[in-house]
Parts: sequence; C-alpha cells; structure tokens
Amino acid sequence: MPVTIKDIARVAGVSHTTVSRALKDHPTISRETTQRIQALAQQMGYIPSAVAQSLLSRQTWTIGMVITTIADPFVVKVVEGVEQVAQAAKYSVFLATSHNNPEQEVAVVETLHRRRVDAIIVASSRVGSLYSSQLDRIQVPIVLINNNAEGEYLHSVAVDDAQGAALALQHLVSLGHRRIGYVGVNNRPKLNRRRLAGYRQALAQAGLAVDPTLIIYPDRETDLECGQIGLQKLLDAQATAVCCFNDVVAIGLLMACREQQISVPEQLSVVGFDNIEPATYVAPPLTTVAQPLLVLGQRAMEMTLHLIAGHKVQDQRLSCQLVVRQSTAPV
Amino acid sequence: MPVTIKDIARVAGVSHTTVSRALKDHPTISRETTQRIQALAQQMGYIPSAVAQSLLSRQTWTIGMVITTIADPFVVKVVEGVEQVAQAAKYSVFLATSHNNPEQEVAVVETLHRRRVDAIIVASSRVGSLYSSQLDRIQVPIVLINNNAEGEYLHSVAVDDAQGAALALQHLVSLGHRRIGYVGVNNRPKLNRRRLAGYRQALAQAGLAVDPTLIIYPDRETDLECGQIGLQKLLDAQATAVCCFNDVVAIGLLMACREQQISVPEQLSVVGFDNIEPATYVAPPLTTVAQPLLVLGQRAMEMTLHLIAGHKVQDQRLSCQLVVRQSTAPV
DNA sequence: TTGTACGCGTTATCAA
DNA sequence: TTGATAACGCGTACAA
Repeated sequence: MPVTIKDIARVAGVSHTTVSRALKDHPTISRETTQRIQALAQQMGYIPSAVAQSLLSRQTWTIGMVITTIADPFVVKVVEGVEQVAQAAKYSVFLATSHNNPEQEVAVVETLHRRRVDAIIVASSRVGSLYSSQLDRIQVPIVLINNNAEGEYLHSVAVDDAQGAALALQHLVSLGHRRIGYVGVNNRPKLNRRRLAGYRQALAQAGLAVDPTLIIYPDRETDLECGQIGLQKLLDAQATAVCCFNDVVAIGLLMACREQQISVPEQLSVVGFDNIEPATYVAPPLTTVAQPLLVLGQRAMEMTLHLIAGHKVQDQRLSCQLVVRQSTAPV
Repeated sequence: MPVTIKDIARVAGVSHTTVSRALKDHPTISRETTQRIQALAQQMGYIPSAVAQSLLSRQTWTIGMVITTIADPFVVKVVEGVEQVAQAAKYSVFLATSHNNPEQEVAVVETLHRRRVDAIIVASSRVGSLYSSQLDRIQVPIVLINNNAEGEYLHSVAVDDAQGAALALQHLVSLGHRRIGYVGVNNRPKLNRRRLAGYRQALAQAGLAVDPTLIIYPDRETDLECGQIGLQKLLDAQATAVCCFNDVVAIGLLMACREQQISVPEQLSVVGFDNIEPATYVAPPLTTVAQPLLVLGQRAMEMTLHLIAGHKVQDQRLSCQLVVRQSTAPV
C-alpha cells in the first residue's frame, strides 16, 4: 500500500489536513512544521494519489489518444508530437487503438470517458462523425487530426493535402515537364480525391490541360502493387513525370522501372507523398512531399490544452513541404 | 458533469446503493427494479467513473509503458503487442517517453506511480537498474523488455540476439561462404557485443576461425554511415559475405556497393538484423534476421497480467527468425 | 497556526 | 428487497 497523508500525519503527530497543507507550502502553516513534514514525506516516499486528487478536482490531467493502429508510420510521429506537449504540460496520455473498426472506436471512446479523461484526440479516423450522439454525452473536448470524415463540427488539425500535391506538380512543371501523370489508389477515396484535386488545380494554374489518360487508378489492394502496375499505363500515355498518391506507390513504381530498365529520373521523374523513412533508402532517393506530422501532433495537443482551459480555438490547416531528392530531373 | 449513480437514484426514487447494486445485477435486487434502473441508466448515458472505482478498489486497471521514444520502429511493434493484450484484458495503457534520459526516466516512473498504475513495462531502457531504490517504494510489478542493463533482478522478456546472429551466420555458411565479415557499431556496445558473440560462436561451431580483419567497427555516429564506410575494409579482407549489426548498417553497405559497382549478392552476400520496413524496398531486398517484436510486447503484457494476479512468472527469451530475400546467394 | 467535518463517486457492511 | 452509513485519499470551508 502506498504511503498516504494520514500515514504521515500519524508519524508527525499532526492532522492529515496539516500535512496536506504543508506539502503545498500553504502560508498558514508555520515554516517549521512545513519543513519537518516535507522532509518526512520525502523520507517516507510519499507520492500523492492522482486518483484521489482527480475524484475531488474533477480533473484527471489525462487525455485519450485514439488511433487506428500504432503500426501506421503517420500515427507514430503524430503521437510523438502529442506526447511531447502533453508531458510538458503535466498531462499523461492513454493510447487506444481502434483498428479502423467503428464499433471498437466507439468502445474505446467509452473506455476513455469511463476513465474521465479531460480530452480526446482522434487521429486519422475513418469514422469521425459517427459518434455524434456519444459525444453529446461525454462533455470533454475532442480534437480530430487529419480526419477523413466530412462532418466538421468538431475541432480539427489537418494537413493541406491539396497544397502538398500542388507543390509536387509545380516542382515538375518548373523542371519543364508537360506530360505529368498521377497514380492513385482506390481504397482511400476521400484522401485520394483531395490530393488529386491539388494536382488538377495546379495543372490548370500552370496553363496545362488535364489529360484523363494520365490519371491512373490501378485496381489493386496494396499501394506497392498500384505503383508497380501503374508504370505501363504511364508509358502508354507518354508521361515524362508522375505524382504518386504516396511514397509506397512511388516505390512500387521505382521497382517496376528497375525491372523494365526505365531509368529514373532520366526517362521518368517520380514524386511521392508522405516522406516515409524508406524514401531515403531507395534508389534513387525519392523526391516527395513531407507532412509536418510532428507539428500536427503538437498543434493538436496545444489546441486540446486551450480547449481544456475553456478558450475558443480555430481549426488549423498545416502546409506541406517539398523534399527534393534524386528521383526528379529536368525533362 | 457526467451522470452519477446519485443522479439516477434521484430520478428513480431509490437510494444510490440500490442503483449500484441493480447495475451489477446483484441478486438481492428485484428483477423489476433492476431492469427499470438499468434502462434508466442507459437512457441517461451513465458511464461509471473508473476514478471513483479505483479509489476504493485500489486497482486502476491501468499500466504504464515506458519507452525511450516512439519514433523507434522497435518500440512501435512492441507497443502494439502490449496494447493488444492489454485492451483484451480491459487494461488501458499510459504511454510515457523517457528519451533515454535517466532523469526523465525516473520522473516518468514517478508520474506513473502517482497515477497508481497496476504495473509498469519498460522497453529498451539503457538505464534499467538505476531506479532500484525507487522500485522498492512503488510496489507494483515491473517488466523489462530487451533491457540492456545488466541488473537482472526484475522480470524480463527479451530477444535472443546471439541466436539471431548465429542464424544469419549459419545461413551464409550453408551457402558455402567461408570469409564472412561483421560490421558493427560503437554506440550500443552491449547489444553489439551480444550479436557479435552469436556470430563468433556460430563461426566456431562451423569449424571456421575468427579472422579479426573481418570484424569491423567504423568510427561513425550513424548506422547508415557505418555501413557505407565498412565496405572498403570488407573488400580488403576479401570477404564474400557479411553480417551487419542491423538493417540500417546493411542498407548503408548496399548503397556503397552500388556506388562502387559491387553487385549484391553475386560479389557480396549481405545479411541485416531487425527486419525493418525499408528492408523490403531496397534493391536487392534484404535478407535479414527478424525479431518477434509483436510477440515480445504480447508476452510482456501477459507476464504483467500474471504478476498483477499474484502469480510467479519466469523470465522469457524469444528466438529470432531468418527472413531470406535476395541479398544473399551461394559463393 | 492547526484541527474538524464534509464531499468527490463508488462499493461493502450492516441494519431495517 | 432495500436503505443508511462508512470508507477509499485528498482538499477545503469553517471552527478553534
């Protein structure tokens, strides 16, 4: 059993109230007793119970972080950002994985509420808007990160996918490319649509027409396969460069290029999206669009702290950055 | 304010005691009232407070997971395993990062104790044995995962690095290699030593002598550089194959091979360690030793549950597996 | 300057 | 079958 203030009180021969006050340097306690009791507490290894404190204060100094799975490299960086800011603010973080399963997502939110977390951060949920009725009940602030649901009545921090895609396209245009393809995926339609929209818009802004034969959706489940399959159609459409939905698609494309003896970037320039670690290691190292994942997490937690403090906050949209490596070159 | 049993009691016109009992199907409450109250609770959106329950029961159904940083790919998988088992057992997980800083490690352990977690799991600590005095105080079970500290009085789950390294070497021997190098690193001496020991032992078992010129420690900080620098010495020592400390070292080596036109695996067979994601994407895909990271986390949490239940447990050592890809071939 | 009494939400004991 | 009361560990209003 951990030491309690009553234990200390008994040893010190005072009431537990005095101990409680002495430990927080309450001015009405004599300096003498304060010091005596603090020394005693130290020596007895007293650590206050957050459980008891929370019951009284109605605050747990705890937040819940709902993620699909920690295996996702996105999530990892975001969690790191959240944890950094949380720790600095004396908050602890509960990790709760939903496996992209709506039922489980509802269940973990309930668990978090049961634990009386002060706020909840949800990363990359595909559900999001689903649990509105649940949210009315639990009155804690909820912050959504990169949510793919359309319902937007919750606070959110997100990356500007369209801007990122535009960045990639502009880079290729500035290298002189005119026939620029896009290789997308089918299993994340909303996200894909946002990135494709950025591609289209930037294309228009550059005064180039959108050629539908350059926009490719391989009918495969894994991103890597999408990239591998996509190459042939790109070549058929006479593309000299390509924006990929993400880095894994791009890496699949690079693999196909190697097999078919297409040299990158001489014959084909390739741009990815996400800046995952392997992008550094592939040959050639991949030019890609980086999301500020760490910042995303930090901002989300900062927003959460504001909300807990009862302040108003504004939704945030963060810009992406282009990371130029060796998979792109002039035409 | 969340709904409490007193709120329900008021509405139902009974005492809060009755509500408490009705909600857990206590046999002494009439079926009629039980049903009435359960329906009412449901309708009012009642979720019991784990905080209040914990105060009384002295159990929080909570564990703390101490990690250096979530950015480490190791840690990610391990956390996933822990979380899986924890969630299934109705436990919630606090994430606490120590950044490999002893002071911070002590601080986070204190925070976890303050939150009255039922147990603590520490992953890959470099400190480990340091906080023994702290541990005497907080009376919860502690499980160490892959701890690099020597003090072994705590419960632990670890991977058998020596066995893994031996696996790599045996694979190369079976392919007919006789001059097999090892490229290590300097900044994780204990881990490096364990893997090197496995290499040496397997070499002896295969009836081969240990040639010191084949054992290389590049004087660089990053693993990637160690691999890049290591190549020349390997060639000087006339190695036909090499075991690397980890995959990143191996990838660095592959990069150097490409630059110097050394073809892998024809001229040099390369084996990594860890089986990180990029190992799949590099050219050629890397043969490597995989640690059962997910299982490591699962076992650690299972052990934790046993300890919480008051059972005796035995320390565990898990075997690695060889993943053969295309970076190795017969001499 | 210190102590008494109460309450936070829940469960357990004892009484009705 | 139900209710009153105390207790978990802590903080605070009020009394001494």
